[in-house]
Amino acid sequence: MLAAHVQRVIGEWVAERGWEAGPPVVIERPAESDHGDYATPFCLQLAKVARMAPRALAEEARARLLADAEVAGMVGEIDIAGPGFLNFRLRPEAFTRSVSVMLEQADEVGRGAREHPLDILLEYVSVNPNGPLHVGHARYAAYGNSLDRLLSFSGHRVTTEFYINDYGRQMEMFGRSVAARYAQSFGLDLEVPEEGYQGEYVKDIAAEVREEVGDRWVAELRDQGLDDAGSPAVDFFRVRGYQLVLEQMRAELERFRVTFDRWFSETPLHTEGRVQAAIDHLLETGDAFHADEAVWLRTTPYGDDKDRVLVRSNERPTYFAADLAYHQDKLGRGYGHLINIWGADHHGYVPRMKAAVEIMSHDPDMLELIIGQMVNLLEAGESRQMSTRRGEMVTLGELIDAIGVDAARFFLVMRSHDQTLDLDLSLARRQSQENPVYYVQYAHARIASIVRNMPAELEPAVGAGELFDTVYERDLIKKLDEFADLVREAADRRAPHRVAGYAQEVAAAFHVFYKNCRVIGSDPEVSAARLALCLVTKRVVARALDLLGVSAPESM
RNA sequence: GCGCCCGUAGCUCAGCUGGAUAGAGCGUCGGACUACGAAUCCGAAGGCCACAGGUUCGAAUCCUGUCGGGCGCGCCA
Repeated sequence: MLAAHVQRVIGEWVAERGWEAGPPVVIERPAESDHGDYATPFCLQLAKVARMAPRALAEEARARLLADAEVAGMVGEIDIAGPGFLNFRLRPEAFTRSVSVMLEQADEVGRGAREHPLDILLEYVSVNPNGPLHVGHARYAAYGNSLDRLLSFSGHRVTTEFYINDYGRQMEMFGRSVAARYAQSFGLDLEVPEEGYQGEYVKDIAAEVREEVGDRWVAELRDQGLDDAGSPAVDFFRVRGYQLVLEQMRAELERFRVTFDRWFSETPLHTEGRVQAAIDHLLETGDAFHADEAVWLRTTPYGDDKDRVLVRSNERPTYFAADLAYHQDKLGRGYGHLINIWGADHHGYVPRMKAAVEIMSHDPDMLELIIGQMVNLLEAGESRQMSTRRGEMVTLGELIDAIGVDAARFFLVMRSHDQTLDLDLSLARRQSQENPVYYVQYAHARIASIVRNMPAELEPAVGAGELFDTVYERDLIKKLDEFADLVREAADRRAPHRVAGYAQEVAAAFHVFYKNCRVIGSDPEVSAARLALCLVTKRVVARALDLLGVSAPESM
């Protein structure tokens, strides 16, 4: 709140003096309490463009700021320190006013309002439906879902989508694998293909299909075998198999509190001729061309290393061609911005996809690709590789069973998505009691308990004047005041892990406050004010946890 | 070889797009419950921010190089 006014005054001042607009005015909270409640190094930065000594600038800035009614209403004094920092000390009334405002905002504290909200399509997880989701996918699910919540709460409009890669060679392999396990359950001597899916879960799927259809496909599989990928039998097991996998994925993601507005299947893009149509169009515009009996997309003018094949010389379209048609579909739906979250193993694919969308949209910034780093699965400190094909993995379900949804989500999202993450399941299980999520949830439960114990006649209210006179109350209020800025910044930087860090800071500030300040049984006016502070804290904690998909319990 | 991500306390990681004496959790050591929940709080120890240059009033942060790790570099998905 203060920051906005300071920025306005500084902005007017800079414009009036005719200086080139310098860097943005950052208001920070100094670590050292001697440096005031808030501080800005702005005058040091302005010194370059203004060609003046920082301290002289600071003198002028201080005079301007104190002359402004809004700023002077909140700030008692402004010190000039060190090489030219401005240090602000708030008036005592600023704290009561702040709590009063937040109390009135109720559950909307921190919600952003954008001048230019974007219609964003957020695509994430998007895997081949040929096996269970593992902890690597879980990370992208947790990250993507938190980003969804965060972008929405910060003022954008977000639609989420899961692209189902249910077409192509991997899925044929999967179909043959399920068919083989089915045949084996009837004593037939058919092997899962070498390149196929060896995991135990395939047997479970085959058994489920057997429940449904009995021996209907046994004769055909005995006569035809598995070699013909397009045979009705293999096709049946591919489709029925992936439907079952997909149902399980959906259920598991829902349990993980991750839902999508739309599940978009790849197959119709091929069967309805839309991949072909997209390619034809690009050939017409000259963005695609024939060479070496293949069709290529000219991506090099857009920063790619080489042009990319859309149709192979055997006339089958590539995965890239389908992705192109899919993104054309997205563009046709009128979103202002597209975000895809991909795993680090796909980052080599980024330049061509960016190029493709730029070709179709004529906007290089239309598509934003977020690359999430991998989860490093450890066992007793040793690295272990995961493989869907070999069936070697720790699944999302196992992770949830081991440590619970709250701990799992918090753990997966509290670190930057840009950082590889070590996960030792046995360690995680042992340490789940130490998961910082409980620290945050405990703060929420503690407040709930205070509210329960509060005498019925006491209402949360903040009167005027100096009600919050301890450093514990003031530190907590300042922390709560940061929430709106934090939401915006975390959203803009696609960084939900900041919310996790912030939630811990609020919880810490509350626990210290709680230790040092009585809520119940103080002077009635103080009690009412502290109760109000507690309520605001509770709402902010609950909201921060909600942005991470974590529950905020009333007791624990 | 080339590209992307990364290297910060014993361990796991933050560090707000360049600011004041680099932070948190866990672990270790030592304290605090006869009033609102001790899943908490207070204190201590622990650092050449991989290394070397550069940019400037100022660098963990930006640039270059070196070393080390992960992931990519298909007419696979």
